Amino acid sequence: MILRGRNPFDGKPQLTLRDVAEAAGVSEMTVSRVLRNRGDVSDRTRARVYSAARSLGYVPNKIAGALASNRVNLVGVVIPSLSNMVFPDVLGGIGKVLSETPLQPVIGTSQYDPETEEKVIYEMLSWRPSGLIVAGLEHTSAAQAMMRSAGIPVVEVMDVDGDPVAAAVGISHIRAGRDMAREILARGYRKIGYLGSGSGGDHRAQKRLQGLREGLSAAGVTLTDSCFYEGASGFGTGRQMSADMLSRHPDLDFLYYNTDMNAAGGLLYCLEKGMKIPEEIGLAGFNSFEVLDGLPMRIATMDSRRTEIGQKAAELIAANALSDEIIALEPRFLEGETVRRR
Amino acid sequence: MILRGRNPFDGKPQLTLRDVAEAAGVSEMTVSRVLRNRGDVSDRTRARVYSAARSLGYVPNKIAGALASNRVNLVGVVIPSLSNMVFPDVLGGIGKVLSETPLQPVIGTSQYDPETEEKVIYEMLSWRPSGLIVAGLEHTSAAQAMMRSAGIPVVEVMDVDGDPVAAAVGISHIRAGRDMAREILARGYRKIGYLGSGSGGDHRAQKRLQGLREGLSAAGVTLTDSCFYEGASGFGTGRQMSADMLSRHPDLDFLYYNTDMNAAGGLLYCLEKGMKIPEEIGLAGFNSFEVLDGLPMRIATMDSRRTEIGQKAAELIAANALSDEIIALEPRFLEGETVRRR
DNA sequence: CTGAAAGCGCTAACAT
DNA sequence: ATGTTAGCGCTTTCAG
Repeated sequence: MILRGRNPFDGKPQLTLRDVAEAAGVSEMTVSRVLRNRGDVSDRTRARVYSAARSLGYVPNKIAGALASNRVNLVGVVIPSLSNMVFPDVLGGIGKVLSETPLQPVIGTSQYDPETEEKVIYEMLSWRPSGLIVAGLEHTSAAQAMMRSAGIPVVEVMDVDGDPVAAAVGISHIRAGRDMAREILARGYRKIGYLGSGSGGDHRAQKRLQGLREGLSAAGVTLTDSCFYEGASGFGTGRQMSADMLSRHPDLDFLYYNTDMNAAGGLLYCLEKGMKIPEEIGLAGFNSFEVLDGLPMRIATMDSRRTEIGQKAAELIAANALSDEIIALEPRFLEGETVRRR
Repeated sequence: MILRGRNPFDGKPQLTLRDVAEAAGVSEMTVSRVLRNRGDVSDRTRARVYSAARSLGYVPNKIAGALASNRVNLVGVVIPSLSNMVFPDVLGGIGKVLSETPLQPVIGTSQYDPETEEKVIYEMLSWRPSGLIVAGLEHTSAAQAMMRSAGIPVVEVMDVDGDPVAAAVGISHIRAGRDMAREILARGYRKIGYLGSGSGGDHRAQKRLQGLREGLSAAGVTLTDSCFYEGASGFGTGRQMSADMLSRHPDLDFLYYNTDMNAAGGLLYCLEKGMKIPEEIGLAGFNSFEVLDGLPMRIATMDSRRTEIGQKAAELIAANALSDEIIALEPRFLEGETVRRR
């Protein structure tokens, strides 16, 4: 007889349907039906099964269930990081929609590294999820191939400037940059500095910068200065960058930041230096973070609509359509108090 | 013949080991060995298998593998929320340690609701993970029973004031409150207000408040006022609470917040009102958030050691010991600039 | 309404 | 170094 080796770490042998079936005096099949609320089972049997399952402390084995049914109620979500508040917000939108379905999100992070992302996507797909949501449009070609041939709904989120593998939900960051240029110019600012992230990994910030440049040059204006940081955004980063840039170019009349977090640091710096905001100098950020309501001034920003992006993406997955729809939400300018009124 | 019903949403039939085996002209078992780097396989065979697998675009089915091997390299992590930056930091610590093992974290959120938490734990356990990390010590008794009988390493994190199901890694929040009381009193403040979260769900903040009260009363001092909010922490919340409390008690000389986020709002408010910090009024928060470096003053706070907590918890899981060790890290007071120097 | 049989895709154990 | 066999725990299908 073959003795199956058990994992040496296994505590007790796993409780199976069979155990519950014996305890309740019915077949495994009946137990399975009761526990999944499938098919007709008499109330009496149902009650017996429930009480047997409960008193044994039975927890079904989803692994086995998934293998047998070829159905896995998981949705893979691959994002760069959890430290950047942008992504938890997207996850919030996804979770809200999925919580009304049998689907469950499973999160993986790529640390802004394409190779890591490829691995994470591979791991996710090897669990045969019901759908996949991936942040951004830039991936290794192997990752794109996997996404394309996964045979499940795939949605790329955050960005629509590029070539999605399948469906995409996001905003155009190029357009966000252009719109910001228009708002800045319309308010009479002309000497503009950009403060953003240096890592080529932040494609979306790069696109906003590109849009900004395009928008300015359409009006014959050139970006006066730009400055890039490595590492995390934050008040300290924003403060430092602002100080550096203003010492290089004391004549700047506008600072555009890649994110509100940095903009907040810049705002505090400028206020401390006694600069007149928004007359002397204007400031704007990106994302619209609620935690920051309560700064001395409301920062002009653009709503990146992350919660809605998460929701729409989850809806596409829940609809189980292998669509290649591209849903472009409009970035929304929020005037705040750090720019002159038009 | 039996035609197995496939999920109507299935695209193509799944690619199996058998397909790769045929393409490479070897047995399924050999393919399995190559793909898992197990056992001895000749270089020639290995190469053939790899190229077959790659050219077909084969992605192994972990569901089947897990069922057959009774091994699932997942670690369930259950936290209240991702919006509170505390938890992403813990996840960072967990991820860092697990990335050096074959284990992968899977995140679930409870939304600060014990019933939801119970469900999430149940779902997690039904995937038969290799370990479980749960935030906090307060759970439904059903959840505790599941954790106890899961037969896998279970670690409760963040808090050590209570009765863990098995292992625990965290700080004593009661002690954090007491230590803060001592620091406040040692600096000569006597009229102290507490500003915190009202939701009974935030057990750890409650414990800090309790510790604060104990620490004060040991010195014969009573908390002058306390105030609680519902909803999210943030600058606006901190500002509002501070304004309310100071209008009720203009004679307060210290404000202790449940989190640095709120403390930051309070700091900005007090500065705007022209109050002298730290002479006239002192401020302290909790957690030590790096993003906030760059505020006009560094807020006095206490390091909640979340990254280390995540790391230690992950180490316990990785060691695969069914231990009931309680690891209490020390909360560390960080003086900042919003309290008088001793 | 209930049960019996087959098998999901993979890996452990036992050959060779 | 490679192949063969049995079976993981569940669900699907078909038969009462």
